[in-house]
Amino acid sequence: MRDRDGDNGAERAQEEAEPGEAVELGILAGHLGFHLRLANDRTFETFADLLGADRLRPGCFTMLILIANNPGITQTGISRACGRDKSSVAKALRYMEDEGLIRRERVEDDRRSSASFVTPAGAQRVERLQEKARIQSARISAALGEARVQELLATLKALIDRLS
Amino acid sequence: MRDRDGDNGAERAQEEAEPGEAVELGILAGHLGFHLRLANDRTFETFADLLGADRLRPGCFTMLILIANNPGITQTGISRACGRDKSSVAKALRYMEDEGLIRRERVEDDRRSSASFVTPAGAQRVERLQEKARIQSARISAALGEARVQELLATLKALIDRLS
DNA sequence: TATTGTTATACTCTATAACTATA
DNA sequence: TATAGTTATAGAGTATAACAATA
Repeated sequence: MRDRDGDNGAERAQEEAEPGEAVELGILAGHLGFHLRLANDRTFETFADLLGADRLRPGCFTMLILIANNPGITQTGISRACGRDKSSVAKALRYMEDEGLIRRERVEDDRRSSASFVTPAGAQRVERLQEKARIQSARISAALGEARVQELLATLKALIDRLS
Repeated sequence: MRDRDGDNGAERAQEEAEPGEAVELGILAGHLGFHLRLANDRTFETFADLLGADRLRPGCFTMLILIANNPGITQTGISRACGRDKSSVAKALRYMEDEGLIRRERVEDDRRSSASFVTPAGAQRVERLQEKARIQSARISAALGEARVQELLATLKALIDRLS
């Protein structure tokens, strides 16, 4: 069923694939990208629900945590770490600046660069986000078991590193 | 330029995080969502490069394979299987119909529903897509090892099933 | 009343390209 | 010339809501 099955589920489904019936995934069953997207969607949704009012626009969560952990990080540094274009970073940072979560300063040594820092309000938000992230982690561990979660993380990191 | 200096980290970053330095990920290092997104981005990009001229709009790849494997599947069925709203499905199907990859027929038993089928041109495209998907799988297996890929797939499926 | 599919619309995230100011 | 950041713009991808046809 792995290959060239353009018509192997055919006769059965030729009439009609009814709701509730098992759908034949074909090559998708072994296609990593398909499952990565579904898993990504699912974890994103459940985390967004958990965050509730603390929710930030998606890219912002990552960027805010990065700034909290790397005070003075430049926008180019953020761009590299989160895999988004500098223009996307600029837009997200301006939003967080307007929200009072971060502040930016020109770097003295190189006045082209700007350094980002969390404000006290931003630090409080980071605290709450991290607490919610711990809850999310606990849920995932409950679903998969801690060992499997660690294995999953390690495998994803290897994939990110090695896939060119 | 792209190497890391090795030491630095938090105390170093307290002043300023310079480009090229290792970035402190903090809680992101163990945050599954962060790594899922990066892995998803990476596999998507490499697969898109591989597809080249055969590339379809992202949602369409999944939907076309589903239709090939489930001839006559309804739009609601596709919607459920790929986790997208029926309006998104309708838009994607119209696009693929315009491209000559699929055709749609009203279902006789329930004239509200429409059944989708791949055209001969669609079937050819599916063949090429599946061939490229096999190449992508081989690359991923080369990067991680076949056993680890299977383990990863199984874990992602478990996560999708169990995370509420 | 409920469901299937369509359409109009809007929103979010993102990148490209052109720009400035520094280096 | 090259780099950091900004801005305007465009484009994917998606969902919401109102709708028509059908059940």
